[in-house]
Amino acid sequence: MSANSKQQIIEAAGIVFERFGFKKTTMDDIAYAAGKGKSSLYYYFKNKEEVFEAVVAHEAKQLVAEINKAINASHSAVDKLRSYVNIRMKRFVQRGNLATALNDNFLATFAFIEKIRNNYRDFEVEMIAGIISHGIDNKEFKPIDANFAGEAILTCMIGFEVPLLTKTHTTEESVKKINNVIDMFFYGICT
Amino acid sequence: MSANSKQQIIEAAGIVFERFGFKKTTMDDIAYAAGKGKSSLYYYFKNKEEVFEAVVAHEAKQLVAEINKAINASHSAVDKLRSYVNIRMKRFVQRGNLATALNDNFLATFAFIEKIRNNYRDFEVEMIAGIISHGIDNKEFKPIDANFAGEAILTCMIGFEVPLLTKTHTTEESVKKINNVIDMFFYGICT
DNA sequence: CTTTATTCGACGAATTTGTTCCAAATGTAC
DNA sequence: GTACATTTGGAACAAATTCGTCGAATAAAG
Repeated sequence: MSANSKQQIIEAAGIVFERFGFKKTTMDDIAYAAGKGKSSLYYYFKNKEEVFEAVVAHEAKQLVAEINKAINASHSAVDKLRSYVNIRMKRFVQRGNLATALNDNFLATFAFIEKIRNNYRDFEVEMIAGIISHGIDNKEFKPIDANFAGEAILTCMIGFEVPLLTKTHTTEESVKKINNVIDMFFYGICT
Repeated sequence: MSANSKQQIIEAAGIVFERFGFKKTTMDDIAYAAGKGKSSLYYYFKNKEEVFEAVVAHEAKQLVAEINKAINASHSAVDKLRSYVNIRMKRFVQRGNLATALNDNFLATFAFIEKIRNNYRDFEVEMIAGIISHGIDNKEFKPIDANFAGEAILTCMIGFEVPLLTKTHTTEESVKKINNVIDMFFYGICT
């Protein structure tokens, strides 16, 4: 099981999925993009859904790495949280399969997408809650329930995704609006 | 036969074709985008290919209108030719179904695409040749064979499409390079 | 050479898709 | 209202596409 070939397939699949979406992408498309025969894919993956999950996991990993880097670069919890929101929303507007999987109504019926969606949501709440906890230890934030606040902020971000997708706003406008909401959170949270 | 409904279908189909390409677009996709039942499409069009032809014809018409407007706004043949090339290439990089139909290898095998391609090529040669003829009458250009020169310039533009699609250049860079080539034509043509 | 890892062509079964047919709905003129 | 033409979409079906499997071919490793 060459990790090389597997990664090659995942990256090729990522490009094709991003272009055509899950349903319209065929295993042949992926195989052709990866420069392999179709049946070779089944040596590495059980089925199409598993390929998609791997692609999403790979993108999520990249996103997490990017976010962690930005978080570690900021010292205050306020800056960490701001970095988190900015990177997350920026990545969201330029789509990618993770964002698509989390939103596309076309995929909404698939059970395996529900799994991804829920897993990732829990993970995000943990990330945000972690930052908030740090801010509480720091005395930057009041001693609120970090998990509850994390859920609130995430829900708020998700609420912003819909107008982002309808494209009535530009990316910059949206980022500005989101930061305004974040500021409101801060003024309510900061000591 | 409501021209309204037909136009509505053509515009909806244009969006879907542009996103997914000819093959991956289903009649259901088009019908859904147009807010109609699938079989209603067959009241207005014989089959999927005819819908696509109508979309391309519609886009070509728009492109021609845009080009004519720009050509009429310029007085010298030099400016007319420059406008023509600029608009054509700008439209090409932002794609659309006409550009896709003229280039997508995936469609290359279809006979009906060959028809569109050839028809439109002849039309473009005529357009360019017309401008050159005007320039010859104007004494802006030497008394060369307008049709032959038109073919040469078109072929030159088509040669530029490939690097445009590989995206190693930005649009602006490409326009600059193309204008350089046009200048070379002028210096060889102008009296 | 033997064994293990990897690739691919060919195939069957299940699904999707293009297209047709016909009845229902809608509009239009009397 | 009736009579008529226009427009729509549900159901059905054949053809094409697609997923996933199997076994054989090829390459790599020991």
